[in-house]
Amino acid sequence: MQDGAGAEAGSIQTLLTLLADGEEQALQLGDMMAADDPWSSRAEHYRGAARRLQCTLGKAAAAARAIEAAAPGSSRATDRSDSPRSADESSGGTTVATEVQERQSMCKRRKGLPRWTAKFRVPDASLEATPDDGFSWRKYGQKDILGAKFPRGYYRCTYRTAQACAATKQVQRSDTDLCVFDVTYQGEHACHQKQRATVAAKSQSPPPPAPLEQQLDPSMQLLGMGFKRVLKVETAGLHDHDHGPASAPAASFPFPFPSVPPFHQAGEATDNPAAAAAAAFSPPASSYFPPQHPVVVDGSCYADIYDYEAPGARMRGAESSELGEVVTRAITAPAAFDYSSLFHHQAELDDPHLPFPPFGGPPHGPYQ
DNA sequence: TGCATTTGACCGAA
DNA sequence: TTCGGTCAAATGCA
Repeated sequence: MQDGAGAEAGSIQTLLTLLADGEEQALQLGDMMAADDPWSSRAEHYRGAARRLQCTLGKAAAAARAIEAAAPGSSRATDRSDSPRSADESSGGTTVATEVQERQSMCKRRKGLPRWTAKFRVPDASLEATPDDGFSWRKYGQKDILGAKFPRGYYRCTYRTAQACAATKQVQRSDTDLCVFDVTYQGEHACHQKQRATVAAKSQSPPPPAPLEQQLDPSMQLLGMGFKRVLKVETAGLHDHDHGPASAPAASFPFPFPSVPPFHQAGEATDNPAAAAAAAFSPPASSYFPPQHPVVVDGSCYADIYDYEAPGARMRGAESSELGEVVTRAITAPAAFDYSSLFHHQAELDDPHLPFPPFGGPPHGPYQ
């Protein structure tokens, strides 16, 4: 408490170290994935994503240095208090909410369970829908969150008791952009339910029984389903993650990937085609930045960003977990972090009823 | 009747 | 002490 300034300086130094590590790891990530990937287009994509990630981390490091330089002794050390803030505050008017979100992302985490965050947008801010990610969820709670305009919904897998499935998710609408939802997934699905291809509107008829292809990766399933129309994919810079909501309303917005944990051993060789497919479509265990993917929202796909926080055993070290935390903050604090530069895509589908993201998306998405 | 949602209470980490 | 996360009884709906 009393050596707040020193602690702050220490935390900045730690942050700088972590960001530097992150830059290096981003490079390694790009190289690793490119090396592992037989498809040159995907390799190039990963390299590009890694480069953007590296760039963003570099910016974050620069920002941290600026904060450190601007507040040498500093009152920011007590920024949990009422002391005036500076530096990143200039980037937007949502600092209070941002800090709350940062705290929220820190609190009450179940240690040892993989946790990752999806941020996605819907085309219509008036939309009152719950995300349909292809799994069955049961809402078990709702909580007003301090500093948040909207309550947070708590969901667990429908088969929690029947099949001891520990998967849970939290859904919260963004304060600053009503079109944006933050979904935090925690735990792997241990149940046997197959991730179904989701439909844009829940009122539509349910998907057909799982065909053989659903024994493979969900994204492979999706590729095998009624995919009749040509896709148009817009990439970085064409549609900002935080801007330009589309207009098509939707009763629900599916994003079938996040519920499949990102911890397939992507680097492990396997003779099992299904496992191979899953591995190929999953980020490596060392990646906390799975490639962003499009999200189908009633026919349109919207950029999405994920953060993954894996158990220590799956990570490269303690600092990796901390780095994941940094990126979590980057994602949950858009006002203070240019997360849109991490990954960026948008795709649009000609078929407004197309029930799936065109590329499967992470953790399994070859989106090229 | 069974399942899902709502909501107030409780627990526990920070 | 605060507040996010979970529990479980009450309620709603098909």
